[in-house]
This record gives sequence, structure tokens and C-alpha cells, in this order.
Amino acid sequence: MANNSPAIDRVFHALSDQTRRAIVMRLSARPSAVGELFTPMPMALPTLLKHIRVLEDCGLVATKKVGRERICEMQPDALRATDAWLAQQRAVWDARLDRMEAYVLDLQTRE
Amino acid sequence: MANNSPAIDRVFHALSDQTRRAIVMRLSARPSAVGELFTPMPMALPTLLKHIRVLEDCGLVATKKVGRERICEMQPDALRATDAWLAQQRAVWDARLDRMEAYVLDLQTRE
DNA sequence: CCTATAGTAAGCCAAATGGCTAACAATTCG
DNA sequence: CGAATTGTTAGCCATTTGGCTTACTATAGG
Repeated sequence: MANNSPAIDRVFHALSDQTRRAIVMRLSARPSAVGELFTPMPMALPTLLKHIRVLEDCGLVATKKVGRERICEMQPDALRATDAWLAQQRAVWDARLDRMEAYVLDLQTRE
Repeated sequence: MANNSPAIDRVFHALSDQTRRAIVMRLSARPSAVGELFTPMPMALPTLLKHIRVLEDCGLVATKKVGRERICEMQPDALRATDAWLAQQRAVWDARLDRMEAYVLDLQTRE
């Protein structure tokens, strides 16, 4: 399975920060301007901007300038590859757990 | 929803590295000793050890010393919270996309 | 035109990350 | 016992990260 993807690296890294996950959660509900996202955040504006850039760079968020505001919006598709990777792993180890369970049951039956 | 979890931070961070994802993929299939994991890796042993420690610290992998080998094994449960977070976000934005679709359909019907 | 608003750019800093080498255990096997 | 195998510890290094401040641009509104 595909693992050598810089895109997956960047998405996982983007989501490894609480601030960025909070941004994603807010944008999942609806698009927002930078200032709107900023209001409840305990950090300076330029710091928040950096986080938004990280989310943009990995494709999770798209932004556009409207007047003097910058509107940020989720791009759910960017999560497909990442999501698929997790699902695949789950499938593999679930299968392994099933085989182990079958094995244990088989042992018990033979007793 | 829960976002303030250092555990989620650590799991996402652990998975943001290609080497560590490769380790997870191999361990999803079966447990392995450090040396066995090391063989195909293009890096020094101590470097690999550090990656294994990262996976251990976030609970994704458990290890035990057996003779002079250290056996590493997946701990799938550690992914539950992370997986749940992703699933929740997907649910939220899918709902949003559905509402948007309904809205567009409604507009078309009125025409 | 002038001022307030909203965002950007540049640059500094401490801590964390991912890599290395060299030296040091701890087990196993002949 | 002595040597080979398998990790492990310690320490060095360059880069990245996430935070800050200060100064600047761009648009909206009076």
C-alpha cells in the first residue's frame, strides 16, 4: 500500500497540533475569515496565520481573499489518502486479531 | 468534541513520519524484533530505535525484551481516539455537504 | 483624503526532530 | 571463557516548529 506520500506526511503533521485541529473543527462547520478564527485563540495573529498556512500547504484548507478579509474553507477531499491509510491498517490488524481469535478458539476446542 | 488530548497529538505526530508508518505497517502484519525491522531501513540502528520509542510513547506499539532481542507489537487500541476524531470530522462536513446539496437542489426545483 | 480594520512580512528565539557516530551493555553459542 | 549478536546510551549536529514583536500593506467607510 502507498506509504511514500509526502502528502500523507503533511496531513498527519498538520493534525498533530491542537490549534490546527481546532481550526479544522470550526471550518468543518462553516467557512470563516481569519479574524473570526482568531477571536478565541490564545496567540498572536501572525502565529495563527502560520497555522493556517500549514493547513493550506497540505490541502486541508483553501483560502481566498474577499475585500480585506481572507476566507478559509475546509477541503475534505484532502483527507481521503490519510483516511484510507488508517482504514487499511485497521483492516490488516483486524484480520490478524480474527485469525488469532480463531486460533485460540481452535485450541480450546481441541482440549 | 474532545480535541484537547495530548494523546491525539502524539499519535498524529507519530504517524506523520514515513519511517514510522512503515514500521506500523510491518507490525500490523506480525510482531517483529528490532533487528528484523531494521534490515530494510536506510538509517542507523539508534535512529530506528528512536522511532520505535516514539511509537511506544504514544501507545501505538508495545515492546518486550526476549533474550537479547526486543520484540515489538502493534497496540491497535491506541488508534481509537485518533480514528474517532477523524470519523467525527468527516461526519460533520459530510452533513454540511448534504445540506449544501439539498439547498442547491431546492434552488433548482424553484427555477 | 484619512483613519480604522484586517491581514502580511520579516526576523528573532527556544525547544523539538531526525539524523549521525562512538562507546557500552547483555545474551548466546562454540 | 571468549567472541559474535543484538540492543542501548550518550552526545553531536542541522533543520523545523511554534511562539513572539515590530513594522508594513491593502481595503472600507466617513
